[in-house]
Amino acid sequence: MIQHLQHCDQMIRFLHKVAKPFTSARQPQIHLPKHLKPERVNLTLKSYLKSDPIKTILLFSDLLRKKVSSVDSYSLLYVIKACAKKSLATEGKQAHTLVIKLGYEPIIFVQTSLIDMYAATSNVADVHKMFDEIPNKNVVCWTSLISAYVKNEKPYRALDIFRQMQIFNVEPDQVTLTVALSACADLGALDKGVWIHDLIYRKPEFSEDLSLMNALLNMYVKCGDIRKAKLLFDNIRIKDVRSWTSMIVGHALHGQGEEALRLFSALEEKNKSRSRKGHGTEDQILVPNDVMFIGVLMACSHAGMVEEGKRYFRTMIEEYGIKPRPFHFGCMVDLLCRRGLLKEAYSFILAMPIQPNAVIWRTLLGASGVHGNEELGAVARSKLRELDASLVGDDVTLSNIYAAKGMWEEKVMLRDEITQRRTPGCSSIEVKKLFSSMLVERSDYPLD
DNA sequence: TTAGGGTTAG
Repeated sequence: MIQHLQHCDQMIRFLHKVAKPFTSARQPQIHLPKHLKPERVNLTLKSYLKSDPIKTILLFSDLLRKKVSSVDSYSLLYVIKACAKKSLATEGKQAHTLVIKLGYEPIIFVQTSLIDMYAATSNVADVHKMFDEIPNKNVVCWTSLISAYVKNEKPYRALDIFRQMQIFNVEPDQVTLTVALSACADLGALDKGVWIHDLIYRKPEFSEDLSLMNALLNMYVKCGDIRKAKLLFDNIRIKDVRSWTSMIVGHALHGQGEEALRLFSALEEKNKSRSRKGHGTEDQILVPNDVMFIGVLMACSHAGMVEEGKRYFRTMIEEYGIKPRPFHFGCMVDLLCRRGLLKEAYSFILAMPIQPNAVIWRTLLGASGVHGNEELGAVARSKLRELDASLVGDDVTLSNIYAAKGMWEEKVMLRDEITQRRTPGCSSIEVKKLFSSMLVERSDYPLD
């Protein structure tokens, strides 16, 4: 029934053209040095950590097998960091066991790295165990713990730890505030974010920290204060790609798509003039990256600019050599769906060089509801069931599409099916504790 | 030589 959708649109042809190099990438062979001078061991482990963390781990186990005596706490530290970078839970645990065996446990650098490793492998229980075992916790230990909760999508807990840290009279530094602002952004906790902004304001040297300024900018964007965000953005003297990205995303999220694209063009213009003039340290070319293009595509999507979106998608690949990720494909599907171009969106999904994920199918399902296309709605829902049969929410969406179209027989059949499959639900209410305007339904929010 | 940081479709 949907053969007629397989029309050869220009965009689809483009996707077919670019798909090949993305799907045929081959893994390079890993070569390790056969002999290493003892004084080169840690230097080599450290350099691999930057270029290919897996090689750090492989070289380390090779050294252990050969019983190389120059392996020490520094070597293990690099291995722990490599495990964190690649989210390797088993290897991380093995490294921790070696730390205990070799007696490196009291070293605070090793302890904080272990916190970070457990955070990166989503093992929050062991994060806290590690933290509790440190006798003299400094600001880095506290920040690692806060960061662990932010990384594991528990921003409320992160802010709670941030508060506890101050009760224990540990002074937060720039890194702590950066992480705490990230938690505020995730929660939409503007009042707490403004409070942190005040702390930054009182320490002029903090305003020189670009990571911190970017975190502050992102907090204002996510908490909906776009005016403050723009004011801050204009006041950041030397911006980087992340500053520009946050601001572009900010405009896009607040229905100011054209402003977002104007900002992107301004960056491209600045880059052109910088390359003409030559550039010093303060005037570097800021090459747009994959995340910035997500902001640009979001802006097109929110402003309904389909042709511009397609053009930017091509520019990203052809001019900037960026390989599109699921996020980019998702933005393109969203762009087409919002304008009601459902058939084109479906053809686009089928032509994608990667497997469409649940978000992409759900975008099509949602748009099918908005634009009353029960046929594509049913296709999207069946794809979603293939991905996760336990969820009934998508069936409810489709049943509502049937109801809106007056297709009562189909609706009743689907509802009966849902009743047989569904598991009991539960709901919760929140009693405000920390924020006066917090509208959250979060797993880390205390229910006691 | 050693620890903790910011941008990402619905």
